[in-house]
Amino acid sequence: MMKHSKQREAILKNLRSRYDHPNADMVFASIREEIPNISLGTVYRNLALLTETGEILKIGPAEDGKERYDGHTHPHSHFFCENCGGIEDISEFFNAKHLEQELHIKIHEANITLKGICQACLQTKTN
Amino acid sequence: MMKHSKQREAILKNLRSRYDHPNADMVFASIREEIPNISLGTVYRNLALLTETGEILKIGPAEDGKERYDGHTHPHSHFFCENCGGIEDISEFFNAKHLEQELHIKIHEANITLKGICQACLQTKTN
DNA sequence: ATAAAAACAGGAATGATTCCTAAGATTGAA
DNA sequence: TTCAATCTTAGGAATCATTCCTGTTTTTAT
Repeated sequence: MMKHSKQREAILKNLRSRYDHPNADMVFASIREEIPNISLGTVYRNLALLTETGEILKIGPAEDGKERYDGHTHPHSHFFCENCGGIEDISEFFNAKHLEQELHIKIHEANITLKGICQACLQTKTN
Repeated sequence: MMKHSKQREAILKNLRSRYDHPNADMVFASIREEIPNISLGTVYRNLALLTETGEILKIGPAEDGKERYDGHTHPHSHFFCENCGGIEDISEFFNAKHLEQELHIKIHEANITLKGICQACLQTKTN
């Protein structure tokens, strides 16, 4: 059973208030202003917990190799700038050519990643 | 200027001959049978070089957090099994519902990641 | 053949993330 | 409103994929 904690609440509130897709360190820095002696381990543990419960999203590592987190869980995609490392939200439904024109960006690569359970695993009903 | 090397050639040949999307260690283990004293650092360096030249693809880290490599560079997507950690190739054009039926898999999550240059960076012509 | 440029093997260093432990909260029941 | 079971935390150590370093070996253009 999950107990209430001031730290976890602050982390969730922080992620819901920002749109910059921060990594663990950035969240840590923010929360510190409010809870000065919070530890980095606590931030990591709660980011993992909140991801498990679906309250936040973990969006694959950016150019710098660090995981990013998103407090907004409605279906949408992400645009990673290969130059500055920034991440922008993209509407769930889009057309790459239209996007380039509308957002004035240059798309080099479009990746689709599906996650789920493969045929072999479904048959051995290990899930 | 890139010089020829037996090691790099072996790594490229190995990646082109397999379809299991190996990580660096798996490539290292394979190449070792052929070049017993190759070093892991050499494998990493050449995987990076081959990725830069576009001869192979680096496909985002799998469930275990390790980077995977793909020697087949035609446009296609990937399916990550959340149970066994396996990775399957998916046709470039697909429909999630059709895929589930055709491949007998269960899709839990579909992620689209775009990479390129953002508006701000295009304007400062830093690229 | 030879010298500059690349690449290599082996091992040390890096750094994001995870793990460990003793101490501090939270909660349901008495 | 106390108690004990159970979570959670702070702080720091440990992990481990990947990168970096260094002295040596290959490659290649001349």
